[in-house]
Amino acid sequence: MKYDHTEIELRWQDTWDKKNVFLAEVDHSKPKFYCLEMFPYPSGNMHMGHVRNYSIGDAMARFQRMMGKNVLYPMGYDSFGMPAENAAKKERGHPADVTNRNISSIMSDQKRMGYSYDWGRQFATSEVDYYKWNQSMFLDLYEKGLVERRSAPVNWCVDCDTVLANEQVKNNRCWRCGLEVVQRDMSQWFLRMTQYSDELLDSLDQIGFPENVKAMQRNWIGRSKGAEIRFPVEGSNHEIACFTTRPDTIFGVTFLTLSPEHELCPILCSGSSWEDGWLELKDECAKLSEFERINLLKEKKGVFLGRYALNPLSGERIPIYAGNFVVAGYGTGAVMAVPGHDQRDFEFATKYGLEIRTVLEDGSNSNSEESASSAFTGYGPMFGSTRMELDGLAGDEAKSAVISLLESENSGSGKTQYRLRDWLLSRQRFWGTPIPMVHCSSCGTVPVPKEELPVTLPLDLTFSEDQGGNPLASHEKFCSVNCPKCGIEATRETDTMDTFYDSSWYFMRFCDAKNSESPFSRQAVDYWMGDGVDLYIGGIEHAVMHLLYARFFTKATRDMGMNSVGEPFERLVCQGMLNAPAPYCKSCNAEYHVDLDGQSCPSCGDVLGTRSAKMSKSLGNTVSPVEMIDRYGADTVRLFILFGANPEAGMEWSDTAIDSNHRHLVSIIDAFQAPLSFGDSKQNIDNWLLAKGRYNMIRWMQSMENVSLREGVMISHYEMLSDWQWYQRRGGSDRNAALSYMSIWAQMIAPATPHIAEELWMSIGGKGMLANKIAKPEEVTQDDKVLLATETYLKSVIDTSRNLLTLAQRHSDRPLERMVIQTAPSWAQDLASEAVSLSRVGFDFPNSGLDHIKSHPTFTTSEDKGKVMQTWSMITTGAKKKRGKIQTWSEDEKALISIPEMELSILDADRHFIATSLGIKQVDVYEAGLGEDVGGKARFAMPLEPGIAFV
RNA sequence: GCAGGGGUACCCGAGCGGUCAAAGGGGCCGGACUUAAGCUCCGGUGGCAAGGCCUUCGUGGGUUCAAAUCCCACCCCCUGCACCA
Repeated sequence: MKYDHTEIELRWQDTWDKKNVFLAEVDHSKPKFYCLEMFPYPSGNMHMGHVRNYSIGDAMARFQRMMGKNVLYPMGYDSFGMPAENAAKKERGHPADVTNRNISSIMSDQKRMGYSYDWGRQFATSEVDYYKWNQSMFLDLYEKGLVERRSAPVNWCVDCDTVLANEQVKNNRCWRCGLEVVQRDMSQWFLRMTQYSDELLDSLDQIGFPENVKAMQRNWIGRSKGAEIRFPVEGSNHEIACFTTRPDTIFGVTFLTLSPEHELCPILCSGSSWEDGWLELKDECAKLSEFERINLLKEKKGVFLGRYALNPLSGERIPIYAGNFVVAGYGTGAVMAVPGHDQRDFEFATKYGLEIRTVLEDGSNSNSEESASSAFTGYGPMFGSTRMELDGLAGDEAKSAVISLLESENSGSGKTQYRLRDWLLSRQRFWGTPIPMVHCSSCGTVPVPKEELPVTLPLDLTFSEDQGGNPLASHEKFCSVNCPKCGIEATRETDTMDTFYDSSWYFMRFCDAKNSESPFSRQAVDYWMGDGVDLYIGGIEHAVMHLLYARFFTKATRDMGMNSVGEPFERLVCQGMLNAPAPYCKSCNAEYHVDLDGQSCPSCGDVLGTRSAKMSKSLGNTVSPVEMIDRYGADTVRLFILFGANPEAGMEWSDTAIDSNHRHLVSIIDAFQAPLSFGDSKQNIDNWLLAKGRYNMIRWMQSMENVSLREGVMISHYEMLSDWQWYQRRGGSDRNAALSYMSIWAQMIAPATPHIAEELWMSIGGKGMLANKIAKPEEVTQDDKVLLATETYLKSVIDTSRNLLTLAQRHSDRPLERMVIQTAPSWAQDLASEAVSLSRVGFDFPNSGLDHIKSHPTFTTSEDKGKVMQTWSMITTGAKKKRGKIQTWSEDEKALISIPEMELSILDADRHFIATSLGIKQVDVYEAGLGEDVGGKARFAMPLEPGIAFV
């Protein structure tokens, strides 16, 4: 068969499409499987990262379909967002046009890969039919009290001209453009995600996310339990509230530290000689955020504010400081400093000569040198407190005792603090969902009534690069509206929604994509997402943002009665990085663009080497999927991706490997041609072939089920071929057996390389299409096990012999021509077989084995009692460092041993094959003791390990 | 600093108490096929005096009759968070 991959692939894609084989319908008679990939932002062409993501998903979707599941496998586009807006500015067009162009490009690339999506459910989030539901659910959330408009200091990116959510700020920089963010006080829309902090954190334990993703989310939510303690300020009515996780160290407080931005700072020091110092510190901190804050903040700095507070439990008078290391936005922005038991406070106290007091016993016996340079931050019994009843308490017990004491004296309380903030939803950008609100001078902010939805983005706009701000704000027709409440002239809200809102529920829309009455029907979502999306595949970069928002949204809609799903994603697989070589300078530890390949380092002048680095435009080490599809076909690209590495592992692009994968596919095609010329010639090896096929398929199914795709593909595309080659080498040539093997094989290669699988399936006369065929799980019988063990045994005898032959040949001055194989004597075989039976009933060989053999007829009647005893112990308990054979034989080998004379008959039947494999003229096989003991090799003869001699 | 994941033969990578000198792939070497190269097939790929012995799974200790695998300490790499009280 000529392998014209383009012709074959396009033909099958067309057939699948015409027969609608991938359309999904609710069907309660089958178990469902929802396979989902993180839908792409349509930035242009499909890149290799997409190909990897979708090849994994498609293999799983196809596999689960074959396993008889009702599979939902949809695709759509996350098409709102800034890049389209920026591109529109460049070409003086409209983002809608840019977006539509990109969507059709990426969609056609996806179709060319042959992914089995239900295209009937496809949508893009920038379509009115989608985003009107964004608005409708926003109003529902508003109704439910989960939407809030409030003025707060927010992160502003000057370059992107918009506010950012907390999750979108990394290292104080904008996640998109990398520019340092600034704080601004603005009135903004928030979703009250913090209402769900505890559930978002606690239910992480129940879901199948990778550990690192769970860790990142836990870290992000950042729940810490402790207490809020109020310290009265001496000589004033003010109190300073401090959050601490260590109330048990309250008697070690020797000062308080406020963040320089803390509202009490000016109150405490204004007009005093300390005011200038505070102002200076505050200015310095504000300036610092404009450049490398992280590096410069290593040094702790603080100023005394000139006032004292009182320890609420001891009444002790303690100084109040402002310190640059106290974060205004966390807790109360004020810290009770315990230098004896907190490293940061220790450093601060050391620098400013403040008292360092120990109030917990350090049981670890650390030496005095260590304690001079660090605080003891562990737990230990309290001592020296002014409240005797607390002394001696440690850990949680101490914490709760202090908390109840504070509560009873009304100077503090137990408190749980979270790092998670509410989701800042509004963006000052055009290309997003308009927030359906109206600002009225007399009614305030008023929601747009549902029946007036959608609030549509105007299309009669052009964009240009010299334009700043949000063009919506200057679009008069859009802005002018009458107040829905009182009817007077009002203005529309011009902020749009964060695009992460769009992707927070798209997976529910996929369940019911054409619904025109509501975002989705409860029945459809409950059916497809009853226990979550069964498999969700995407990049680790969404570990916090998207995955947290989507979990929140699912819980919020559940509580609004829209579904009964608690967690959206039951199992998450994050595919690894796709790497390719890039020029690399070892001494500078820097990677460079491939243009510098073979040249010297631009900064130090050393000769550049290469190193594997993430495929990226900036390094230029990307590979174009379309080019590869043209050259090798979609099937080869898919095989390369799946065989190259397991989904979670990083993988390396390799030109030689994809080439070799392509040749491998050609070998499989060639293998399928062979049976066509076969006739009827039934032999023993045919049964082996069928048994091996069944055995492989079962292992394959297990691997695929676990999403161990590399392992699965190794079995379906590699082991199946080598087993086929072994069959032919062993002289197999039966048409029926071969076709039966091929029919299993074609099914196994279908999930990874579906086009060629269909073609091969058709070529062997298979009925219907593999795309909707249900694979029948096969059983491996006891007979199969013996057949499998037979060939393994034969292979091992040949391998050992080959090794022995080279050694023997070394000591011989003429070519060795004859091989003599002596199998273990029948009494030894019998003992082995008996030992196998005994081991199955848990016989105690170390203790009772000796008695057993001493009274055994084989031993009592034997001429050579020593030999019998030695054999028995080698079988049962082992000798020297080796364990008894009984413990090392596999189940298959045990099955083989239990059949009398089996070894002899296997070897005897295949004398000719052994001879050819070794290049020997003659092979003689007999039982040790029943023929001449050639070379004295009879003594090596053990069950499954015959004595072998060459002459 | 904290958290998560890693370090296995020339390279990639499986194994996670004994069946392990360690699957599979790539590369390399040899043989067969071929006029030849390529393709394909077969074999080899830690060392040696070879049915065995010795050395090896980041480094050093330990547990065990037995350790790549379990425990402890250390070193290195990746990823994320980071003065979070």
